[in-house]
This record gives sequence, C-alpha cells and structure tokens, in this order.
Amino acid sequence: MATPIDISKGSPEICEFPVIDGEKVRALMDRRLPDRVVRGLAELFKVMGDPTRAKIVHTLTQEELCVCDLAAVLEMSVSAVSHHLRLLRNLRLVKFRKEGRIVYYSLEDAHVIQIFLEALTHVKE
Amino acid sequence: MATPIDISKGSPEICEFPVIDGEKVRALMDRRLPDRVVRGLAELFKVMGDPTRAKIVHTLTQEELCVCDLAAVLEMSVSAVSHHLRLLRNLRLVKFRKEGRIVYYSLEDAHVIQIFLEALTHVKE
DNA sequence: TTGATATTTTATCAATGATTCAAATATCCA
DNA sequence: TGGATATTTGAATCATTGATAAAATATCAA
Repeated sequence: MATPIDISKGSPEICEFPVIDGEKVRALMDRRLPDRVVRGLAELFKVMGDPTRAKIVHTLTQEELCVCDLAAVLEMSVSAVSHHLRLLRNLRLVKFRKEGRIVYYSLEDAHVIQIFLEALTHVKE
Repeated sequence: MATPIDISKGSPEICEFPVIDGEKVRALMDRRLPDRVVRGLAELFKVMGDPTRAKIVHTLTQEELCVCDLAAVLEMSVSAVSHHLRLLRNLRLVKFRKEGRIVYYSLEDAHVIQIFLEALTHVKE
C-alpha cells in the first residue's frame, strides 16, 4: 500500500511522494548521480543521437578526414557537416588538426570508439 | 587540390562533390553503415540523451522499481516518468513485469548497462 | 593584391520533444 | 458493485534542435 514519504531532507518546504517501498526509495535517493554528471551523460548521448552525427562518428572510427571529404562520404553539404562537427567538438568527442586551410578531424579518445562499438553490436543483434 | 568525384554509382542523376583524397572517400563510402543500422544507433543514443531518462536508466542499473517509486526517487510526476518509460520500452532498453496493479521496470539487458557505465566513466574523468 | 578554396558562423524556419493536466484503464479491496 | 490506487494515454504548450542559405573568415597561389 502506498504511503507518503518525506523526501524534503531538511529543505524548507515539505515535499511528499506516495511510494510503495520507502526504504528502497530512500536508499536510491542517496545514490543519485550529481546533476553535473547527469547533464554530462545526457549531452554525450544526445550529441551521438542524431543519424548524421552517428555517421560522422562511424566514419571517423576508421580514418582521420577533412571536412570536405567527410561531406563527400556522407553526401551532405560542407556547411551542415561543419555544424555537426562543432557540436561533436564542444563535447570533446572529436579533435582536429590544421594543415594549411585543410582541417582534419578524428575521434578524441578510445572511450568514444568503445561506446560507439558497444552500441553498434546492440543495434545489430 | 580538390577534384570532383563521381559518386553517382549508376544512379540516374550525376552527383559530384569536390574532394581532397578521392581514394579515401571511395573506400569509406563502400564501408558506410546501412541506413537501418544508423537509424537504430541514433534512436538508441537519442533515447538515452535526456537527463530524466539518463536518471531512470541509472536508477534501474541498481534495482528493479515500480513507476511510483521511480517517480519518488526522481522527484517527478508519475505521468512524466511513465511517458519516458514508454520511450525506453519502445527501444527495448527496459522491460517490465506486472504484479497486480503495480508495474515493475528493470533494464532489458547487459548491453544497456555496459553502454551506460562506459559513458559514465567517460563523463566522470 | 586578387581570386580561389576550405571551413566556420549567423540567421531563419520547420520539426521534434519534454512537461503538464485531464481523462481513461486496470486492478484490488471492502 | 463502488471506491481507491497504479499506471497509461491524449492533448496542449513551450522550448530545443536540425537543415539550409548566405555571409564571414582564413589560407593559399598566381
């Protein structure tokens, strides 16, 4: 039977939620992730959660590439690809090096590849 | 110097993109992921790419929980949580079992946990 | 310098998505 | 059966996001 549980934890206002298993709930509340981490996780997944950016990441798992060639591989405008690269850059999923006016992009680290490949096997099965 | 590359591959219209390294581009085009897989990947990441759903997944990595208790842990309305659970259900990230009128949710499989934890360590470092 | 190339940025529009409230189901218990 | 509880669903609103085109920046080469 659902009983209210006080989850105010000393904050000024009293918030009550009806719960089934109050102990479980209290224990899980103590183990909640910090907001900073939750936001970081969501942003990481969100930025990979677009077909175009998924393609970009996949392509870059194989080879370093300049914006222009990346656009050719994806058959998209350079501008569109550049926009997506900026998002990936902001989240530090990709890094780049400049050679004259050509900018070569590659994946930032092994973690990104790992997450991507894990998801790939999940989707393929 | 960028030279145009014919990527029409027999399709009626001729599409040309200026590229730097035509061989690289052609090779990568041959290794592109099928659209079905790309869409699946993007959907998987997108559904995890929301702070609330990230919290839900994290909570369920620890314990099976009913909707009502999940809402209490997250301090959100039951309705909002239920909406998010539906999305997670559609992508088969979570499964549920019914016990009378109470519905208990848990993560679908080890892959989901793996992807989540990998991302977590990436964000935390 | 001038023109050409590679990339980035700005601005705008349409589409998508999260949240809320209200109503609908479903199940239990008296 | 009637009433209470647990969850789901639908509609409405508001904010976010992606795509596109056009302009801006940066670098090279003649």
